[in-house]
Amino acid sequence: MDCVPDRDGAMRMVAQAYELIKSHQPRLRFGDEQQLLATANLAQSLLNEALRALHLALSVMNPEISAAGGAESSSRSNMPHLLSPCSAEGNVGGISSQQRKGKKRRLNEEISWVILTDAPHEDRYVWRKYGEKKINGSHFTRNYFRCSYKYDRGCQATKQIQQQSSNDHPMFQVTYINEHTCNCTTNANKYIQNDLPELSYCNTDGTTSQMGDTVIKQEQGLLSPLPEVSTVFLDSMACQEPFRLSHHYTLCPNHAGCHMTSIDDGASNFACESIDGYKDLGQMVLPPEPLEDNHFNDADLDLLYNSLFYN
DNA sequence: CAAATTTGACCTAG
DNA sequence: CTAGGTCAAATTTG
Repeated sequence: MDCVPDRDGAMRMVAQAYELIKSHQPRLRFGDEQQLLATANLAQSLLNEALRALHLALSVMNPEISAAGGAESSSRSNMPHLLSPCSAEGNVGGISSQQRKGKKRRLNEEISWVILTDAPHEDRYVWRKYGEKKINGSHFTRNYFRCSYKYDRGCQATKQIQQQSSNDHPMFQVTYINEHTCNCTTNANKYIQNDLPELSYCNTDGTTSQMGDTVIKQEQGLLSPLPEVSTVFLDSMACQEPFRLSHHYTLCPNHAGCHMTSIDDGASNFACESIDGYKDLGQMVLPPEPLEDNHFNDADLDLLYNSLFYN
């Protein structure tokens, strides 16, 4: 099933990538080692956004690019997509039925997205483990987490972590289901690379833990697959509303430009092939609020932007 | 002792 | 019937 982008969607995507890069470019600084890593991550994220936006724009301008799929885009739909931070209707399905014990697995319509990461515990929310399951076809168990504020604040966000490999650098598939409605994010989402030393987790008791903690008792973290800058690859069946998260997406922050060959399939068929030579750079860097100044020499981007919007 | 985790049972879509 | 998502009692941890 091909995902043919519409013009409005492409325009908005380009605009969003444009604004994103424009606003965060000043943060691309190369100071100490920590700053360098953070900057590399941010740069990678921004580059991904730009590439995806441009690809989409090109697809609209020349539908053959999209239709053919092309060698470089593989046989699968790797049409990129932005996750929206504003899909508030995360709670699909009533809570009443969910109160029942052993509620059946989520519905297809539920909001979910998947990331492949080597740091599955690192996002900006506080999680409580509620289950573990041996999954058919996988050597590893799947762990189930819910938001720690599920009962306090009725937050329906959950996530599943499944290890994908057992080598020296194990990767984990993390599936996020439903968006947080608890407003329980830590300071981390305000984090910029300059603040690295101050990164901390926000524990349930209000205390904080430094980033260096090796043993993570809870699923606490600082770096999220933030929709605004995440490397998100759209599932081929989910191309409807460009800036809306309403189906299964694939988010792959640690593999710039990788192709997902399967989505949310219970991990057994999940694959990610890097096409750009990037190695895992660890976690993504969340951009803070936009800065006012802009150091971009962005004539080319302006040109593209204007041509898309004002022609 | 409260909070978090573990784990077997329960539930239900396919 | 099976697989997988969730519950909740038991256990562990801090």
